[in-house]
Amino acid sequence: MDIRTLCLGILTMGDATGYEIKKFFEERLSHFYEASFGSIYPALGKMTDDGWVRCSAQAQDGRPDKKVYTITPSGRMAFLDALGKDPRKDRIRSEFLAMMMFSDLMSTARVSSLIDTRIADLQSKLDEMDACAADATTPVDQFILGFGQAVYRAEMNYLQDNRHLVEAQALMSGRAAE
Amino acid sequence: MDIRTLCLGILTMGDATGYEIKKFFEERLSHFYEASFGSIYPALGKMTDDGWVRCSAQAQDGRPDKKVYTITPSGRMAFLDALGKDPRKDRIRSEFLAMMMFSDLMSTARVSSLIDTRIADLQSKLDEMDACAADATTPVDQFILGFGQAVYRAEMNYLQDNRHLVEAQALMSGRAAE
DNA sequence: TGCGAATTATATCACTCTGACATATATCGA
DNA sequence: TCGATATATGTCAGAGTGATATAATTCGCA
Repeated sequence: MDIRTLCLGILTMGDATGYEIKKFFEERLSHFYEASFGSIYPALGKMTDDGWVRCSAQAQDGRPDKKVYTITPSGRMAFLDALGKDPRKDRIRSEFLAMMMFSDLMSTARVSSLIDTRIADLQSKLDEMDACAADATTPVDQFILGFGQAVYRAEMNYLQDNRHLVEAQALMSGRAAE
Repeated sequence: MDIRTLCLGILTMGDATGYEIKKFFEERLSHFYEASFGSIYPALGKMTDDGWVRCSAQAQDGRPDKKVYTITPSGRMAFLDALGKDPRKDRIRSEFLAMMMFSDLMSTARVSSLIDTRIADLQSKLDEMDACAADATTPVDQFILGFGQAVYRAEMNYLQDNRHLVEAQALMSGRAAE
């Protein structure tokens, strides 16, 4: 399930422009999938060439043409086919945890500040999601949103309960490297 | 904190070859950071050019030379400098959740199978981590490991408690696309 | 009414990183 | 003995990011 295929899936839910697909990624998928314009626009171009989507350019005063993409029957088949393939394992990159590995090379103040920021970020994402909860009318949307909330809450609780493990570490900074 | 910098950090803990660094990623960081040979070897080469690491090649019978890398004082400074920069937000790609968005286009059996596999994968990772727990002697290692366990447990509990939200969905497959 | 910021909209590009492949040999279990 | 796994380094096509470019509109605020 690369970005190309996921864009195709989004188009099964209705016509959209590249810009609208980007907004969808940001507003609905941001807690488990991200995509930049640099991958969305080329993906739409490629799929147009492959006959999976059709593009109708709508001229607009001054602005660039608005290109509305529609999925074709062959694109729909390609997407159903993709749903038959098993998902690859999650790809995750947490620079925060990577830095925590080296908490004994940082001051306690620095470590605390990083954790405070992390907790604040998690809280603001949770607040955002709470606000979205009313919009999640279908069970599927609730499932997706709830998954993100469960994970973020677990992270936040863990940090609050265990931050002492890395904050205390700097006090032992005399240890020799092994 | 790109892969280059993280390799440098790993070398602050002791000399290592590219192969050993890869093993470290797999055994210790796999739940929050991944790196392939295709990024590790070029990273070591680049850092050698920059004077951040030194390389001592050790001839071996038959096999390619074993190249042991050592961090230099200037490399150590560069790493401490990197720890002063704020981490970027986590990058996450979950093809599993992406597919769940389209559970109404799959059969209930398919959805159930995907969730069963996901739960089994989470369980095997948790088992693996439980086995590692004895090796995590420092508070920092415990913090890192515990974080992963907390997140995986939260995911598993969520799936067990809420899978009905996506498994029931297929029963309503008569709905028209909006 | 006027000004800056945000939004709408498409696109390119250098760079990073992945995942598959190539190349060897040794060692371990069945 | 034979296949799988481990040791060990490396390349490369292709995917994707993040910054940048361009340009008009609309919104909030003073």
